[in-house]
Amino acid sequence: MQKTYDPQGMEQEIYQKWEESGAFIPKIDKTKKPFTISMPPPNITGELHMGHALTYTLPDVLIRYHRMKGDPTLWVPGTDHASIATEVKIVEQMAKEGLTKEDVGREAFLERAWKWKEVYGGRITTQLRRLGASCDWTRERFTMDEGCSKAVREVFVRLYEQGLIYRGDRIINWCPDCMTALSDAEIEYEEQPTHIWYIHYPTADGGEGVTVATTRPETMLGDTGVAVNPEDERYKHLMGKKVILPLVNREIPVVADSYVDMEFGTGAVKMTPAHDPNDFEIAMRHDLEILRVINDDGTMAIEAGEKYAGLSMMDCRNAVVEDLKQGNYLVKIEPYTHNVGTCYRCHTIVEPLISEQWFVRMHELAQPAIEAVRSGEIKFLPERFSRTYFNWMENIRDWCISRQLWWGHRIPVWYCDDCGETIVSRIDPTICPKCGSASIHQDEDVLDTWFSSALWPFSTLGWPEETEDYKYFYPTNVMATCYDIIFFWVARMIFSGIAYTGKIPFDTVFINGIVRDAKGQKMSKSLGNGVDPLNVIDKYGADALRFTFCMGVSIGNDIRNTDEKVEASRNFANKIWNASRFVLMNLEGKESIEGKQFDLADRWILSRCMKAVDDVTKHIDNFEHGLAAKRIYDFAWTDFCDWYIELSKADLFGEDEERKKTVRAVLQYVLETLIKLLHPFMPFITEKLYSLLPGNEDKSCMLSSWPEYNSALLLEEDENKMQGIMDIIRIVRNLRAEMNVQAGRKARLMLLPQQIDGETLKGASHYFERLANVSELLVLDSAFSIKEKTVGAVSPHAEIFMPLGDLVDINEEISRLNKEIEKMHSEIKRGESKFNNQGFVSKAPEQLVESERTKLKDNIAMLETLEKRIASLKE
RNA sequence: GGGAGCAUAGCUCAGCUGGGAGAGCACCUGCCUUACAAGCAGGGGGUCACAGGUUCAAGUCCUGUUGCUCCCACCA
Repeated sequence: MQKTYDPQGMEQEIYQKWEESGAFIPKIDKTKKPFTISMPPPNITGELHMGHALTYTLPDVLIRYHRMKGDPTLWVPGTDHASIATEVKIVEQMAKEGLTKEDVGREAFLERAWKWKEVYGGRITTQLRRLGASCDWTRERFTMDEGCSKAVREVFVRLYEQGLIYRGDRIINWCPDCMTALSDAEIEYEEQPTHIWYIHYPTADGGEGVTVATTRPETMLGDTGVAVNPEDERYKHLMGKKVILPLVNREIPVVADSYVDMEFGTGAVKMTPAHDPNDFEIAMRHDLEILRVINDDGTMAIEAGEKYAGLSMMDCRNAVVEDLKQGNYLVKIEPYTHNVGTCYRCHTIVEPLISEQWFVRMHELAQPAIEAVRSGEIKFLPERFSRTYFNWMENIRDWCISRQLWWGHRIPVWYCDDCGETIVSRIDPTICPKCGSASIHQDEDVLDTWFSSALWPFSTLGWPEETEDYKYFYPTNVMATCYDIIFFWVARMIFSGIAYTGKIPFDTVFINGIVRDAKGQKMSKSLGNGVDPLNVIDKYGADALRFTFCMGVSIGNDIRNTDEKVEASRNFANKIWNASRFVLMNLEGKESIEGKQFDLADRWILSRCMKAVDDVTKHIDNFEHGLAAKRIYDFAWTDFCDWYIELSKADLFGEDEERKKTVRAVLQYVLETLIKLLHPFMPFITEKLYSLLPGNEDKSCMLSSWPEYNSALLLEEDENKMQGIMDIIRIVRNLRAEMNVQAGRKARLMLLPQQIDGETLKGASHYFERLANVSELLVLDSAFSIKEKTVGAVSPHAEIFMPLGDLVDINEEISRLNKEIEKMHSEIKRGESKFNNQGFVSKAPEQLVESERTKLKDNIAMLETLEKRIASLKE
């Protein structure tokens, strides 16, 4: 074995072996309850980033844990076609060749897209393998594969038949760059500094008119009214009258609507129903004309007037403002900060406009989805995210699902060119079922990419077919994902699952945070602060990265990534590696702990080990990866390495063959247990080390069984005794350090038994010799028998004396003891204050009161001892 | 405007249902002690943001204040 752990040399090989052996494929056993997770499918647009690495590490821990527990465990992987995101990328790629979508046409474009999918979809799944994700690749799916497409089609037709999908002219968010409609969820608001313009609209009869305020003066060309609050005395005389729209000279009505806030601006709002959602609502109520003045590409339409048609919005704004100034209509301009909606993919400012699109009626679908979470059938972890969910679901608006894109699920709707019939069908029609015409054409649009993602937990298992997988593995158990897609994805999976399968798609939503950089900033392309997880894996190993993500995280919270953290995890891996190396070097074949005579240290570590098993199991059951990882780390490093391995050397390098055998058995047992506990977090190194243990040749840790909690090994009393011995060792080490005893120099130790009996202390002499550099241990009957100069200390377990010869400086020892006395005084004071408190004795739990009483008693006794020692030194 | 989170050692963060403040990194001292210097032993360092309250007992529960972060809404 190498002296230093080298992840590069083994990780990929191990993963390949797992995959080839079919280790990730669950064995369906109808007598057992399966454990299933569907993997959030990464987009085929890009590379694995740190967020992915976190999002996939956490569920892999759960998956590996359940697999070891013996549950038929399935993690379904796959990729997402990511309609708009991928299309943007392909358009960019084509632009480099000087081509546009229109140049190549739909068919050739889709061919390119499928090629893209092959390359980049494959790349990201390779990267997932590097991370160690133990998903079943034989069940890998793609949102646009045949089965998923079938599910999409089924859902669309079903919803249409139920009247829950409709087509209509509504105000939608339009990205002038991507040239498609977007759903509300796809808009990101950004605060931008701008101005607010006050424009005067005169009355037709030459009266004073009204002044409106706007952040978008160019939209005035599409104004079809002015709204004021019905209570507003200032404008009472204008209500129902008409004003003249400047530049256009159109007469537009003044309507009264309570939506208008009298306090804001001038209390009069210009109405541009075609380009503002609120104006649209008001226009509907007052029957205002709807006039679209902006084209799909963001330029001004001919309806804006010949002078402005074809101008970009900004150019038009400048022109309009200039013209208003000229005509004396511009009252004033004030600086203003405004939230503008941008496209979540390209961050172009979106244009609200009227357009004919397909929508899903959300209200009915949302109700059972809300109920499922409210009733606790589906749990959010952490719970607070259910509030976010309710807030969105309860205020949900109809979902615009059509996109003017090519890459995606084409809307399964045909129109008859002859009779105008709309045909929505599960199978492609060839003629119009109404008039028999063969002249029909399919809707040009594709569906929102989230439409297919919403079906992921069941479409990947075969739905709408009643497949074996679907029947056995659905509903799934856990949905592990980042909080940033609760709206996009989680909410939609929940209502979809309930609506189409009649079952909740999963019972637990396990939310993780995002990965930030060392400064706490979000990692992003524009900031250039992203870290490539593959680089980290190359440098430190996948185990180290995974462990860092687990250990450094509490449920739902963001995590800061730093090299130092990963390095610490790598060091831990190395520690495990070397501990194993030590154990392996000292083993002689497989040795079982059955029927062995344990001594105190053995019983201690076995007991500690059982507690670790118990705690780690509970923590994973509670999705507390952070606590579980920390627990393993502490047990492995402190209890096992720093103490037990060191203690074991006393026997391993000794003469007693029986003791050697026993210690070897214990070392092997504890190490194997530890390796198993660690496996879900650090799968590679544990797989390697497990196979090196005697008796495990060719066996897989991944497929081994989760450590069993054996309460017979839990020995509280022995644990405490050993802990006492360890305390004494620590005190001796501390004494030596404070007295500047040379590291290599051995010294004699004398112990006067207190709570630990003399026999036990004597039995531990080899531990004192080895760990406290003691040359000889003398257990005393009384302190009077000491004839030489010693330094000393007290503990509840035993009184400690060390004859250090020349090193003992009486004055120094006295001042040291005085410091101890000071400490003891404050301890006693703390204890006494508890008992001075009437309420404590009467109201605190009896057990606590009792232990405080004992502590106080011990402390008082130790104080006396210390004082006596000083007195005797002064003699 | 509504909602959420965070505030604990120089830094990054743990701290479960209230019962003597923890880890890693950094720092100081001493060690290549036959698993590991990616290591070992010892050590210093915190009025747990602030102010109230509940309680025998508050980092932990409640109320308020301040600061930072995020999400939703989108008053032109």
